[in-house]
Amino acid sequence: MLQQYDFQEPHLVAIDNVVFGYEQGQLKLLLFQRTIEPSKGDWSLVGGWVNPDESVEDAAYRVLTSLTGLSDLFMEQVEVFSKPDRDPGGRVISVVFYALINIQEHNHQLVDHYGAKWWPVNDLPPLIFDHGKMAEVALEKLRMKASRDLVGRDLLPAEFTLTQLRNLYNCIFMKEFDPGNFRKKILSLNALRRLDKKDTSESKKGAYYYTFKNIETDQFTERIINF
Amino acid sequence: MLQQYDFQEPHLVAIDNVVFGYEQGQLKLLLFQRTIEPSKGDWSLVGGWVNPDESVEDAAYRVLTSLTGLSDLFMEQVEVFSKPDRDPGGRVISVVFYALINIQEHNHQLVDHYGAKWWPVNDLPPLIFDHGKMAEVALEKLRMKASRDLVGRDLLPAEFTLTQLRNLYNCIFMKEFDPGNFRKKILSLNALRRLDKKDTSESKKGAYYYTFKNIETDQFTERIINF
DNA sequence: TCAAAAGTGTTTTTTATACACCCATGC
DNA sequence: GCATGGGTGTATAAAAAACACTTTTGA
Repeated sequence: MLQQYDFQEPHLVAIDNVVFGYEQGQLKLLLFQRTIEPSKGDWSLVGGWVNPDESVEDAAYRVLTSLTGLSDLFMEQVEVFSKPDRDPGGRVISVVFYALINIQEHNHQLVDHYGAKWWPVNDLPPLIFDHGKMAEVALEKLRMKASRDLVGRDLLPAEFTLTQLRNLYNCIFMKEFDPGNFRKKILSLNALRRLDKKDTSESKKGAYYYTFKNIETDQFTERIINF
Repeated sequence: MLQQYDFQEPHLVAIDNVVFGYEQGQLKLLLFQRTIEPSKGDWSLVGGWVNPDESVEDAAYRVLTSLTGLSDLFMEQVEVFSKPDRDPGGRVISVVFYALINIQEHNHQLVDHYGAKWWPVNDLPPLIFDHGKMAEVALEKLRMKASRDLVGRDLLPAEFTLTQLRNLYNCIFMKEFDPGNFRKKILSLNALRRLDKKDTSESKKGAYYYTFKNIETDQFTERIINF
């Protein structure tokens, strides 16, 4: 079926990144404000073009590392958005990715320089084109991921408390997990190491800090969260 | 970020369909044999180009309906494959879909005319390019789907037995489900209607035929199969 | 009559959920 | 001393898994 390469109409192909971060107990998205019409003032995801010599993964990674100054980002493909009229500026096929990044560790100057801003996922501004839908589908995908693997390594500081991790999961699934049951479930996965330090900023008693074990134990075959 | 549309290098964009069918108790894939070098004799998925005025979904649907003579196909996006060197014939970005079709109902003459053939998923011939990986990922996606919704409406005949449905699930998950437990689980979903007819071809006693209820009860919020 | 699939029921195990209760400590 | 989040334990409910057993009938 795939013949006559030369006579085919080529397409503009872009990537859009749904960039998740976690800050002040909130799950957030990194957005850019549009400075030109149409949709001036509306916000957009972190996008870019796909070059001829790179895969869409490469493109998504390139765009995001150059923006945040981070390497070793966790990214995953979400879906292709390709309605012919989705972008008023022309026919552009966009491959959407989501990324999990540590807000504390990324390059704030760089992000500020581009006029980007972090927005709480449950209080997003109007987004251009189909970017709202993209963010929605990406969050669904993140839920899938978090229900099978323990996410947090890329979102939380290296040392975190179980309450912080639970709050992250609360945000992702938009529900309150029972503190005792969550603790039992997570610790039973044997993927965290308890440190001999305590965080006393959130409670009088203080909560133990944990880290992810170095081994790739965040890949589980069984489900960890039902939803 | 998405500026200067005019100066961007466009890409050839194709779709590839991983077409699942179910026949003689086996989960099968519809494949084409390549008649030209390179990789002559190897088999490929059902692919096609994306036209300027259509979405990738439209393209995938168009290619598959024109091949099988069927409409109302169930299709779902799998993933984009875009390594620059994935296709020796040139730089082609391919969006993969999987489809579930009823082998009995499709147009055999049409499929035969194109030299297509159904292959058991666990005994596939060598596939061209990255099509083997595509099939693999598509099966994973189908498992995801089948673990949340009751698949079978598009794969089985309109009237089927619970043993047939169980065997389909056995094929998809490549494990043996317990007959009693599977029956209980499926019937508890309340998505099937038992007919007053029996299929006596597979057993002496005969098994009741079932149909899917007309209402869209094959969308469940909870999980039906754990894996 | 007996092998084999269909169908039902029961037991056991596992997992999830709800929630009681003690701990530590800054205020 | 008490309110607050941290942490542990327990009782209950629900779900999954294992499996016993009965039915039916063609060969």
